[in-house]
Amino acid sequence: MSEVLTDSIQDYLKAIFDLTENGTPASTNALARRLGVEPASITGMVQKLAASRPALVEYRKHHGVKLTAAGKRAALEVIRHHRLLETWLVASLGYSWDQVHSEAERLEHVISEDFEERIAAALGEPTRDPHGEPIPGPDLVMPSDQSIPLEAVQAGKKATVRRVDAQDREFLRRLELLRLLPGTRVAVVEVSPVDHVMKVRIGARGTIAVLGPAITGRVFVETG
Amino acid sequence: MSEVLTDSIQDYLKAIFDLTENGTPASTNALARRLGVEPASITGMVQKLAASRPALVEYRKHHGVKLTAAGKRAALEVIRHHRLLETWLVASLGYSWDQVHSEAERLEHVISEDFEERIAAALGEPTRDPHGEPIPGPDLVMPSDQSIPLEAVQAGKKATVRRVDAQDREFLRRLELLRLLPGTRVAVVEVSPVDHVMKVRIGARGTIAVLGPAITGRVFVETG
DNA sequence: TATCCTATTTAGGAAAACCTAAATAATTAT
DNA sequence: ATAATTATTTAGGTTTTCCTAAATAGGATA
Repeated sequence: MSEVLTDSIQDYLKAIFDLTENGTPASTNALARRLGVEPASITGMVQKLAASRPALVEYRKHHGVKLTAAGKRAALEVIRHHRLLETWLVASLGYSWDQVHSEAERLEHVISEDFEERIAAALGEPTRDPHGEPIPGPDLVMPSDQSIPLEAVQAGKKATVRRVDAQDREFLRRLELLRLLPGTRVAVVEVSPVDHVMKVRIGARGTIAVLGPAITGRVFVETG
Repeated sequence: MSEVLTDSIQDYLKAIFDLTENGTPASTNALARRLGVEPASITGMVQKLAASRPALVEYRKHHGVKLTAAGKRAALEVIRHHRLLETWLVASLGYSWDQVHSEAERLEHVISEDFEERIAAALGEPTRDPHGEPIPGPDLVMPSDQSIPLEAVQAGKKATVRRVDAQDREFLRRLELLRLLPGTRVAVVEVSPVDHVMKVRIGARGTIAVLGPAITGRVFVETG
């Protein structure tokens, strides 16, 4: 029962959670890129996490890593902190959605369970953060999300933006200018078969924008 | 220009600030007690802080340590964070005054200047925290505080509670029960010359309480 | 002043989380 | 299938902040 989840360990678990959502194990390199450290550091940490009791990850040399049940629980706890904090920074302190990520990134490791409960209650137990990402409940169950990348929507179909990739501020500011926000209705007017650039109507009868894969791959929608 | 103020360094600076408020340098032992580490660890850290450029402390072997101007500035910045956070946890999240210390203790190291400004503005640039401690302004100037320990007040005199020592929760809960809170009027009815126990009227025409030095030494008042 | 006790410092180490360089394994191309 | 390339691991360091045990300095006492 080591039970010491350092900030760094929490970051690793969160990153592994994200990279394994598609079901496949996360590679050393992908983790290194995500966490901004050298691959050698990943190997070391991952070996430690696999050796800890209870083990937080399952690891096979050269074959990547995935979370155990205990690791997943710990990851969801951090993700809950992060997304609640983002929601609350926007709702209570007037942050814009492109400013909250880095602040939440630091706060998530230090807030108490008491703090978590207080902001969750103050916000009315929200299930989505400002980027539309689902927030795990107090029971750590992740709300279901059926959204697919906008790029996977066929020409002629309509959809609603559900969530967007929140990693970088520049990207979020562009979405804001485009009015491509969670909740917005979109209609795919045309898809270029060559470079997969999309012509999309944004809003009920809003403007038409031409969007490349850098955007359509990171905006997730529900069709219908 | 090292300019890396780790959490630990910030804690040291804050502790040194507190222990040198009376003008005398802080001893290795006093710091060790305050920070909950061994005296040997203090020596090591203090040597490092004195050697850093710019030096954060002034240090003479066996004669204690005090802050340089740069060290004081850094300490005040952390104290501002801490006290703003305490004020804001009470005002916005419904914490009681005995719950805020440990939460603020962790948050103070990770909030951004932006966060600091936002809560200060939301609170209307407060100058006192929930324990009555002065909050350094945005310019890092500490509001003046003329308060003296209640134990120094003569029999027959009246005073107003200005601030209380906020270190331990048990103590704060007792003060709450006694209604001995910042802003409360008190009148010293009688002082036992032997053990210095005081008979004090708490509130305009409130109850009389008998208080030992464990309390009267940690409650600060302004007479008149 | 010589001794004793306490405060402080020195010396040597440990744990965490990173790094670089070199070695090895896996995958891809020829 | 072999060679070339890429991914991953191992080995050996570094930094930060703490520790314990042993040495020394300062101040108090007799």
